[in-house]
Amino acid sequence: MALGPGSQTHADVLRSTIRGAGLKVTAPRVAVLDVLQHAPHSSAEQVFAEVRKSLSGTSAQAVYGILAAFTGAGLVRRFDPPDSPALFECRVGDNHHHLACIGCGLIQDVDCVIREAPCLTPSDDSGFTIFSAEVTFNGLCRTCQSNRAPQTA
Amino acid sequence: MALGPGSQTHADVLRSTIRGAGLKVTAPRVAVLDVLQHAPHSSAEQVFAEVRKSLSGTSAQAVYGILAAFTGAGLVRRFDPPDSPALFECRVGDNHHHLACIGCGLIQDVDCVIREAPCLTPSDDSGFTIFSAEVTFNGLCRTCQSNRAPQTA
DNA sequence: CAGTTGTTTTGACAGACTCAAAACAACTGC
DNA sequence: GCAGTTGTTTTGAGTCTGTCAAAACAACTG
Repeated sequence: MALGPGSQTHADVLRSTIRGAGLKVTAPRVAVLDVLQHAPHSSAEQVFAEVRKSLSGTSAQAVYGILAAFTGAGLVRRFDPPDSPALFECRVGDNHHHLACIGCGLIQDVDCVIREAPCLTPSDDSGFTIFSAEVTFNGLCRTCQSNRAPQTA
Repeated sequence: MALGPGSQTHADVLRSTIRGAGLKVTAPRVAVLDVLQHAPHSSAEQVFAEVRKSLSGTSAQAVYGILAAFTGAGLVRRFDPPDSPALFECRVGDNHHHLACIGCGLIQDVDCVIREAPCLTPSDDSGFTIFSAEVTFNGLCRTCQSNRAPQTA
């Protein structure tokens, strides 16, 4: 890839994404965003471990702070599956949902059939102003199904 | 209320509910189920505090164990809102969803318009066998809206 | 009423996350 | 470029939620 003077590296894109959200651009922030793009559904600790591979001086608290800042700025989405620490991903604003495997904890994205706002309009909002909806399907993934199927005793 | 020999007290109903789920009936279990019926969306600690009012000898670990047993038996439903410990409720199997207030943490039940399985059928289940769906709407409750509205600066 | 089985207590412990203050780095204007 | 301001990161301690294991105990069976 010949990168001419006008072209942007991947890191440049990350930087402008961060700045575009009104946040200062720092090395750990770029690293966190990069990790999240390559490994969605990561826990804070997983992000931390990945970031340390390139930026060994980064602290765990920095990662928590960055994830909180990104979540607040709408750059990443956080969700709390049962029996798991909070997970983070940067697919945001496209209204997709999650399949969670009860057996192995695998998380998979699913697009909603109704593209816009699925059950985003509850029958009775009780005066709430809804900002976002989190839809999580609990089930068993293909692998866990075959592992458990034999136990039909 | 004249309770004749054939009638059931509330405690009797609780006991047969527990036994019906294949679990042994014990005082702390009855108490936990009772608390959950009167105060849905309770955290483990809230349940523990309530239970101790009537059964002062009960331990926190017992409550955790009971909640886990009830959840496994399908008697109660557990869900994990962001920025909050896990909550428990005994409305189960009626496919209702939750409104969560970002401001004050208030949780409110909502019935789904589509009565059976709302987004319970994702567009692509990726080979998963779906057991249940958790739908959480994040927003601001009426009270928090009026508290924040003035800050239009 | 005794035996078996499962529950609860007790106490230690681990994981996820937060708080506060000092050291530090990014963006502003000069 | 360079200093100043503002916000970020580090460091270190600490909190909260929830887990594990073994012994004491209570509920259901016959």
